[in-house]
Amino acid sequence: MPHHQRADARRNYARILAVAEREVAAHGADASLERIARVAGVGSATVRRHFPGRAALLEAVFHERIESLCARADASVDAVDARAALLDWLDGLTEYAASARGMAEALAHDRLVEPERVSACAVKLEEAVEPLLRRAAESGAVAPDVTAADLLALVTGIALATERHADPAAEGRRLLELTVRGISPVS
Amino acid sequence: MPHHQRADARRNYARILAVAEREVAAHGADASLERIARVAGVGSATVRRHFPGRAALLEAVFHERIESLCARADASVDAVDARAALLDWLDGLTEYAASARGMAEALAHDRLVEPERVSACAVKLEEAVEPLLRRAAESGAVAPDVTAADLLALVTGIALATERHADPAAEGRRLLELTVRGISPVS
DNA sequence: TGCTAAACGGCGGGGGCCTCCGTATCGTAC
DNA sequence: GTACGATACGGAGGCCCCCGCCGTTTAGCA
Repeated sequence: MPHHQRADARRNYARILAVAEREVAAHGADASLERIARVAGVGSATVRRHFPGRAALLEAVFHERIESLCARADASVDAVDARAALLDWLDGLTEYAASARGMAEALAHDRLVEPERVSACAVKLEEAVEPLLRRAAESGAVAPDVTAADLLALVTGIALATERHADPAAEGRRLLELTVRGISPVS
Repeated sequence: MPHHQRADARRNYARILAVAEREVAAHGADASLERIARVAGVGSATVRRHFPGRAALLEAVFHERIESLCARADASVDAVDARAALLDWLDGLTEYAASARGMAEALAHDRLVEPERVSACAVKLEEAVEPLLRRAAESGAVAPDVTAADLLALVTGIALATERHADPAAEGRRLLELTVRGISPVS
């Protein structure tokens, strides 16, 4: 009794994921699952079988990039300049979120509707920044009451607000910089 | 030849708008136009006749509140403390955006896809903050390169990122405060 | 009261999401 | 090589939504 995944299933999974990446890049987070199925040459039920719910699909689509961002965070956790490390990472996240249509929605969605899922992108990212944030806070560069969730929320918000902008990356960078230094930082 | 709006049209307009307010409050910016029509007891074509496109409906729904916010801005343009006036207004906007489901999406939408429309909510709000911002900048409380569009974008982003949060208003306030004082304000 | 233009709303097309279920295919055991 | 069981597939149908068309009703003026 084979309890392994069948070969054709794996093939279809890969095909669907590949198509989904293109499709999400082109049409954002609300790309048509139906269309993805058609382009991939499978029935719509098969898409749903492999990815139960749009969130699951998006999660898979962004998975590699998310991992890469987490790895970057891990790598710079011992940097000499804790503040620079944190800001660099936030910059990277913002840039990626701006370049990858749909990711911001995906993050916002699972941050807010299912914050318990361990595999959720947002949770992973939060856990990844957390050490950077803590070190920055210890060095006094960041106020102690700022949480990782706050940072994720702010970046997500910036990405959402700039998503359909002419040049999302530039605008995102600009707004992030503004957020970092503060609109009106005098106490 | 009567080129005035007919009485029944005006009645229907009002009915639809009233229903739309409830419906948007309950289901957010992507409330079903079809459903609104059904509840209002009119054909779906009538809804679309009065409000061509979802954006138009949302605009109408939020119109009064937007006006009220603009009025508040006008009223405090001569306040002694320019910084406090600006921040107060931003606070008010954030609070309202958090309390009114759908408004953030609406703002983000017409800020980004049709920034030319004069009647668009976002444009009005931008024009309303502009004087407050200028005065705050002159007083040195805000860096001179900050634009009204930046502020709108940030608040919109915060609202979007907190919209489905458990307590959007509290979270929004928190994030706004963080944005005002800066994540890491050291130069 | 009659007439015209304005407004209405039902209807059908197109599309998306979801579920069910009969069928094809894979992998294995013989 | 074949036969069998589990696994995966995909088409069909239901439901909802958005949109545009167009025949019909109705308000408002003469």
